[in-house]
Amino acid sequence: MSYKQKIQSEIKNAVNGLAVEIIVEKPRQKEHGDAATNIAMVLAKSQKKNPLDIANEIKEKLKANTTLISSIDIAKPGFLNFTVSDSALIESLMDVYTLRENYGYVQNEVKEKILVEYVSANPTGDLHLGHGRQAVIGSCLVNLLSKAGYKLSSEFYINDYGEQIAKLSETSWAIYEKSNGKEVIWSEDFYPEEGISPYVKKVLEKASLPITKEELGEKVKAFILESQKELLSSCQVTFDQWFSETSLHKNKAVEEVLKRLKEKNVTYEKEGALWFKAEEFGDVRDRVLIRSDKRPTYLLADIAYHIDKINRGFKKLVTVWGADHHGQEVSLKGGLKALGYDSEILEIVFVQLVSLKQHGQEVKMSKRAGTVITVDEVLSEVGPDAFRYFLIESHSNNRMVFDIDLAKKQDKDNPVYYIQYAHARCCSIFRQYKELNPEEKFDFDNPELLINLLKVDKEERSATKDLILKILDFPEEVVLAAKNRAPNRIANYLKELAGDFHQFYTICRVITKDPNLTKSRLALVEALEITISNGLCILGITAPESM
RNA sequence: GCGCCCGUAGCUCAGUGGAUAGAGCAACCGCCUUCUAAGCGGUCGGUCGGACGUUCGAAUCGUCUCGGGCGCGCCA
Repeated sequence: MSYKQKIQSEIKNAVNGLAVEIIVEKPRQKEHGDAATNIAMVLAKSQKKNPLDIANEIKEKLKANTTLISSIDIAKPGFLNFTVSDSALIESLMDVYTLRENYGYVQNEVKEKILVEYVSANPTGDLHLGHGRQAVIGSCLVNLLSKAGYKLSSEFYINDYGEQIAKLSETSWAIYEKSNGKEVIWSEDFYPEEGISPYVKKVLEKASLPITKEELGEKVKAFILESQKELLSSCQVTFDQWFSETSLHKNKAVEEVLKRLKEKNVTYEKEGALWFKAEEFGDVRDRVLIRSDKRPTYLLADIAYHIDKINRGFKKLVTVWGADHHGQEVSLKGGLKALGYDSEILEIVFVQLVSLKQHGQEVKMSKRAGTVITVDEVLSEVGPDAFRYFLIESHSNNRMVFDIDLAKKQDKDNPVYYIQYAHARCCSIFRQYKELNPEEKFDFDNPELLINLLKVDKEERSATKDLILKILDFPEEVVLAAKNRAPNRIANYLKELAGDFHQFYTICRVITKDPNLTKSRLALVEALEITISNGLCILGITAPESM
């Protein structure tokens, strides 16, 4: 139990369960102590009392507990500000050593099964940076939610059916014909030649000739899919399942859903097509399910796909989509509702688009203007760690500008190094200590020893305490980030944590002539190393031992 | 026109309804004979787009408004 939770339960006792919710938070200002609560102001109204009086009453009841709280102050409108005792602080820190590689993660709490679906790009070309952002955010969400106690599964929905694939096949064939010296009429509907051509070439190198249009299309599709898989896994983006859209058509799942929708009377025919009464479910217009040429739409297959997910026993479906797809949300949920499913179990995380900054100029990504930046291009220049960090750093709801020149820099301007460097510094200190004391065993994590951390001069004590408090924030940070589906919070937290450490490092020498102080500081460094490494693990970024 | 997202320092962005809004970059000034200077300290920089409202308290919640991005296909 954290010191905040302990204080919270003390307050609960003090107010005899009067309040609905007791909020204990770390104040922004240091002068306001280590923990604060607004409970007196919350209670003031219902109790018809002055908040300062209520605060005083609570203070009187709590001040006896000196093992937990060393002082209580009451401030302006009615805040109660607590200073936690050194021993309680050290006691909280012991969690880090007992939990180690599980520190910060939710323990022994089995929550529901969640399926996270993300990227789900068409196998019709290179992944662009927008996909890259979705890939990184999705994979971090998977890590984060699983560390927050959920049972996780991840999935890539392969859009290997329909119009885009037909286009791919036509484009590939045209490229092939052209390479054989035939005159080809290049349709405007084709994919850009330079995007597909390299794939076609590679396929043809291995393929046995002659080849039919269908065979070529299939092979190019499979090859592109394989390339995407490899590329994604090279930056720690992996999936438990690769789910083929085509399979839903083959196993009649799409047909079955259509039948059920018809039975529910939410469809009608118009202009030779079959429509879904999406407007009845809040959509801006009705949507086509079966085109006039009898081919099913993406929407129909997507409804079938989500029903398949539900049938597999998932209680929560998190889907990561590019923001340009937000218009599809209502119709998909409408389809599920129409068939009696609880559409609330589907939660879509929209990732805003990425624009680019190059040579100080912002450029919109556009296929036509030739300013599409691929995952491959950036990843090969900056490496997986910086790639992931850049794309996870800002909230998915925010449009982000990817500064290519900065990402390519690979020097100290690159923020990921700030965090990694903190970890490397920890490791370096341990290397030094081991060299000096080859026989020493590292079992410094006992409270009697650790209390030495805080028995130092004012400046050192302040830097040390800041670092301890920040380390202790980690578990709450994980829970909050998971709850808000905001893995970027972890990146932010780690930046602050690294900052507190760099400051500590500058002020406090770890290896000193005082053996007890040295050992206690080594233990703190170890706690930090564990915390950074567990945080980076959520982000899928390596924690280097030296840099 | 309607819907979704965003608007915070010159730039890129943090910021679970709390107290004096924070980083990084850029600019300027300092700090390496001791654990990695990929670091630390300092200066400069803000009517949190605007208005009104809810609240003891609003960058955060609500309404309106202005600005930007995206969407409103028998494409996905």
